[in-house]
Amino acid sequence: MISGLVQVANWKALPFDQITDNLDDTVESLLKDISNHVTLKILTKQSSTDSSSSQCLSDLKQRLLKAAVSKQPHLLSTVDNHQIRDLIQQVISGDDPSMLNFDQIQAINEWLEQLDDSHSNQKSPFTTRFNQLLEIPKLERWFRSEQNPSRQKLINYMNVLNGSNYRRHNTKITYQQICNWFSNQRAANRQSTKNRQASPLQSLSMSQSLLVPNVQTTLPNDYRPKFDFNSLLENKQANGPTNEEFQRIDGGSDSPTPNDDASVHSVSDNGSEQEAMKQESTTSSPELSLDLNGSLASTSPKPRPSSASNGMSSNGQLSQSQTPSSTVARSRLMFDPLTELPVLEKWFEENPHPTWIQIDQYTEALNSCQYRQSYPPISTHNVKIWFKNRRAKCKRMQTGENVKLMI
DNA sequence: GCCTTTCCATGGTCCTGGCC
DNA sequence: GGCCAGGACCATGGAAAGGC
Repeated sequence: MISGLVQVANWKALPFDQITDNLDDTVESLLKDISNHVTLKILTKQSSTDSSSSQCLSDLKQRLLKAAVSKQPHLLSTVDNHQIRDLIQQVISGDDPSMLNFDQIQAINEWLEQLDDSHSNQKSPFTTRFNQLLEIPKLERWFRSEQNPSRQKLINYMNVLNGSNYRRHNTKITYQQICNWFSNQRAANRQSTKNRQASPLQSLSMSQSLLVPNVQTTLPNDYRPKFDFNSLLENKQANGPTNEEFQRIDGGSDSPTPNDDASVHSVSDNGSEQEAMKQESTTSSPELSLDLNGSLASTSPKPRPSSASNGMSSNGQLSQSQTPSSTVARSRLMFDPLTELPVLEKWFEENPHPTWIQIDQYTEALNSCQYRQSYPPISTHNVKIWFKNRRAKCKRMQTGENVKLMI
């Protein structure tokens, strides 16, 4: 039950029934021209039922507090002030203090904030893990289908995983985590490629082990299946791809489509993965699959599409559906930190804005180094970009210095 | 040139298995 | 059970590359 009081400026507040006989009147209709000066006070009165439920809630809170402190008695020891500690103990025991002054309330609040801070400062031991039985197989399947999926695909995958029953009751996967997983999976792939190059015998045995038909066994909860896609691919190359794969490859383009967005919101528990896989089937391209194999073979940069070739629309701009960068893994050249970077740094010191002729000379000089003989050659574009990024870094550092000086 | 995106090496944490 | 090495997994920071 609610009763209202109407107060005009600092005048005495009056209940509605003392102002008007018609309780259906609104405040505005009663006080039309002085409505700007009106303060409406609403007091709530608890009914008997509210009162008993409130009592229950209060008891419950008290018991929870008591349980918390009995489980972690050291919490109370963090209270410096003895009087405040006594007060808190009184509250816990149900023996509520009749009156608390402002300082006491403030002291208790400060203690609670302190507890809250120390709790939030603790590094959470919880780290999100993908479910080994429900999620990892899906991720691996997606990864096998495409190592460098587009952003839209990753979002779709995230939604598929988050739409599952398992994720409904657990922490949701973020886009960053999906990115990380694919990124780390690629790293693991590279690593295993290196290892196999280092020990061919071992790789042979691993490949052979993959030929062994899967045996259904009972898996422990913490089972972590390992999967060597390189070996699998080699195996497939030797045996020829399966029909299923070619069916997928025969699909359309890899670019994000309006359907991408639609499927993001339409995933359901049962059909979610199928939706995603269906989408894959319409978005993988033959170029991608070839690139997948190629990228496993080496870390060398893949030829960048020239403006005169693929993906150019008639007006000279890359259309969204043909943008190679959205689907093909971006190649990345690494300068040797021991031999090349020092030289580049030296050149940068001499002239941060080299001319095209200088860039040509630098490129040639770097490519003639012994280190480069066993790695993909550097292009003038690489050198140009390096100087560009280096200038940006220099500027960032200078700005940082200035900020420090100002502080 | 600036801002953003993408890639990758690396580090931290957790888990497992072997050894004592 | 305790310790330790190694692997698996995830997050992060720096740098290369893209877009405007």
